[in-house]
Amino acid sequence: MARRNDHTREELIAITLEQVKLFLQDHSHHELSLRKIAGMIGYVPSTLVNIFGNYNLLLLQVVAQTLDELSQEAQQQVKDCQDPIDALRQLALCYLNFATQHRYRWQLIFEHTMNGEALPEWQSQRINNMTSMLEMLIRQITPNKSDAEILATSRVLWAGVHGITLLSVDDKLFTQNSTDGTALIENLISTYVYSWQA
Amino acid sequence: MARRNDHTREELIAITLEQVKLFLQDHSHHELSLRKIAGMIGYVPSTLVNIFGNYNLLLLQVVAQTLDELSQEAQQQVKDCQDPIDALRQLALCYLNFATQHRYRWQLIFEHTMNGEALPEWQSQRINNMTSMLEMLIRQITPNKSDAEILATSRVLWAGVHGITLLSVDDKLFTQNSTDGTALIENLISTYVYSWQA
DNA sequence: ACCTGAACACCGTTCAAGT
DNA sequence: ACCTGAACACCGTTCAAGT
Repeated sequence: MARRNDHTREELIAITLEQVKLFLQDHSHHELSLRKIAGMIGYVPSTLVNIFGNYNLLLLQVVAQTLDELSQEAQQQVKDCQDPIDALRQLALCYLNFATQHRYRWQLIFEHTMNGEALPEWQSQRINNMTSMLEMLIRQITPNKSDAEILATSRVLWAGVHGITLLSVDDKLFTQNSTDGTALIENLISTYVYSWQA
Repeated sequence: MARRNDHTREELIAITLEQVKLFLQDHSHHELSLRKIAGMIGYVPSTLVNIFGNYNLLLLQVVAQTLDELSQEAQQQVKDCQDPIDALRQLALCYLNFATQHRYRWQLIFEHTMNGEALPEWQSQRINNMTSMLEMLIRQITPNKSDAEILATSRVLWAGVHGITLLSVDDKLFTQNSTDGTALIENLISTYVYSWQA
């Protein structure tokens, strides 16, 4: 077959990511493959390898886009709040809602592994941006705490919210009674806020 | 090749699970395959399919064994404690330690999916046994709380411990500074215990 | 009846051959 | 120089053919 010049390299990247995003609205990434993606956009697998390096890096781009979306929504939520405690609550709920709405894309973030390769710098940066938002809020709420205390607390809260979201999205360890994630997050945040105010 | 009668069906199951367990001491389940397992034990892939049904169910057996081990260690820890608050702390730390020590087997528990097939009854049972331990302890500590409150709290605590363990085992979202999981768990439990005592 | 070799329909990656 | 068809080394599952 002759070379295809229907799309530029940049267009191909956009088309591919858009198509994967669409697919992940209804299907798990476990059902996806490089060959299927290639078929979906009317190209050949080696073209995608040419553009993205390998399948892993293609998926990493999808993860990056997802993190950007989540980050943007989170910043929006926090900006609209006067009270930092409100902001904390909204941030946590935003996380849960995003995961609920984009279930398979959210799962991909955590199930995607680099298979031994190092995580690129631009990805680490993206992650640090998200965690620092949380630290900033906690610092505002409890200005007397040390940096170490704030770091520890922010991680516990994040781990808690993440854990609750995990349960909520694919209630793996709770077969009986479906859990209301929102109530659990309220429980977690309230308990911490209470301990700060005492 | 002629039929092999070197091992009975039961022996084959034991040999297989033992071999996988050994492999997962040093390698992720992503590096594993049905064909590799077959090779490791000197049999052919279709033999394993014959015995376990399919690859998914083989892995589920490994998960089941892992849950049993964890459950046993947890019960041991709780039994040795007089104070239910101590027991709660020990239970959480036991979970973290188990995951740290059996990293890849623990990851398999949560990354293993049934791919649409229903989770067998014997597996759900195993899971309910674990969560009820936690609920029992919380009921002992806060006897005045309603069943619904106890259920909610136990799930938040479990989600928190699970989330912290996740971070600790493959610090996915925290690239800078490695976290001390033990300290984070102390933080979580202490905060909740404090809120109960007030 | 029980077990398995060979075939099947996939997979990601490579690279020589074409334009 | 750029792109890709075909080949490669895998994968889990099936089932006819052997014992």
